[in-house]
Amino acid sequence: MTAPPGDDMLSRGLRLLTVLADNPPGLGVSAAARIAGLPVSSAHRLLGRLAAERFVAYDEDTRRYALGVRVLEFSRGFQRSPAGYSAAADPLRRLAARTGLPAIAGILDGDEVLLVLSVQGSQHLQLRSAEGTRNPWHATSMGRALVSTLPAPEFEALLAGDLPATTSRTLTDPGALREEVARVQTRGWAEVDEENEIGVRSVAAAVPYADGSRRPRLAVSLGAAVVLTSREELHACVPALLACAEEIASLTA
Amino acid sequence: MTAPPGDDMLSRGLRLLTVLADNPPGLGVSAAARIAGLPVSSAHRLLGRLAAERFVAYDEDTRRYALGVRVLEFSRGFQRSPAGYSAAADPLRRLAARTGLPAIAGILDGDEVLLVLSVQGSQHLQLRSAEGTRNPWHATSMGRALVSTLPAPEFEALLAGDLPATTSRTLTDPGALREEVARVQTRGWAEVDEENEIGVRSVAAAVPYADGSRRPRLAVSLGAAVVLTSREELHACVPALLACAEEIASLTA
DNA sequence: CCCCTTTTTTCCGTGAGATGGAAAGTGTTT
DNA sequence: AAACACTTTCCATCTCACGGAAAAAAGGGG
Repeated sequence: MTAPPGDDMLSRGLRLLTVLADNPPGLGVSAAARIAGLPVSSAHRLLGRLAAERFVAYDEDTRRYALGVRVLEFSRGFQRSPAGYSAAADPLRRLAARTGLPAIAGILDGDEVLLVLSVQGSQHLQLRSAEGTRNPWHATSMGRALVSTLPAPEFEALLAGDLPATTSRTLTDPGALREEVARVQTRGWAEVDEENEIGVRSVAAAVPYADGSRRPRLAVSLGAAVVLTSREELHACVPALLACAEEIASLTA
Repeated sequence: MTAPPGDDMLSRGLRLLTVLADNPPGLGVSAAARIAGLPVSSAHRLLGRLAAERFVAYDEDTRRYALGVRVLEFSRGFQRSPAGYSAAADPLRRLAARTGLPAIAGILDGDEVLLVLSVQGSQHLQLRSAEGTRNPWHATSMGRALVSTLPAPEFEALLAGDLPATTSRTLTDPGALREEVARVQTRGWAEVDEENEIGVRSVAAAVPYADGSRRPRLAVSLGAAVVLTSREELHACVPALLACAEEIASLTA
């Protein structure tokens, strides 16, 4: 009777995987079904198949499901996919070593910035920035650096979209954002000060690709804890940041 | 007519994803179908759905498929799944900083060692060791450290299995391996010298968990290029390695 | 200890939709 | 131009996914 309209077995299975990915530890069948919006019996069947192929791990004692080891195969494959974000890994590592700050790289995915590479700095401060993390474009320095390279209509579309405030300092006014991005465009790098996360400031630059490159545009960023690094100190790292972006561009040419 | 026996839409879709993960850059429909062992029209349909949900990326111009950004969600979720391999990240980072060598952590998955965490050393040498990589247990130090903690029957089953030689120096004789693992058991750490990859030697130790812990057992390892680090120098790092393993055990207790 | 609730697991009749061969469309090579 | 390889669309067949329901199992009080 009730049908799956544009919602087949494959989508449902993948939906369950994302549910398991987003909800910390181990979920039971019914909990997973509830969150994924599926009938319990369907979720049970799907989870069983996923477990048989070890994309999910099933704990027989607790009867809970979690992501399985095989999902790692995917992320490994992803790193070397579009001409390799891996090419950016070495320059990024050098940048982190030179500045002592955590360095990350990300791409624009819809209206979010997706973190695709991350290397921790030498300071004991560890920012929680795992690969796969998403943040709204307008609250991050990478996001602003990336949108500053976008054609006007696409940029305006983003401005017209949802602009949630993640902290009390987040810029959410379209006009102010437009101005800020214009500044980024002329200056060549972007900055954010506790607008995405209290206690964290960062600078970022987009990697300049040769014209016509249809490769998803990458941005590199340096982060710092406000208590350890002043704006001036962070700004002093900008030349190194830009050099890193240039280096990546030359490698992936 | 021809039916999918135990091979449903979900398995096929995931198979395509792994095919895309394992075969470097961009695959066309027919290439992917060939490798995955699917009819072209089925592969076409499945890839289309995967692309619609952005688990695969489709390049309209080249008509090639690659893994999409959403697969990163999975690996991110995996890191914090079984009580968190992420807890091991900090000790591992310290180990790498202290020794200047790349430090990695892995688990035993079937007869392979799966690399789940990796931090690069400070030397400019970069071992190619990405998370998600698999290696045969008997050719790696982590593998030997891990099997040394296994109950005898499970260990014997592994010994009876396939023992491929990945280099000319790989130990493949079951008797010799049994002896070697016995040595690992008494000594508390394992060693491998160009048996998995020419030019690389490594030491490893299993993380000692409290008895009864059903958590997949983790091993930590230090790798080095033979041209840069002698066996003696690497052995000198073993105390730090063992301390790191202890630290992880205490954190995840 | 038993009853009650919640969750997990099994079962099965129905029909939506997955399937794959074939043909059309597209671009590249000989 | 023709031959080839690949991508994309189409469609008639019949499989296998679907989910409600019931059974089984696991907790949770009192």
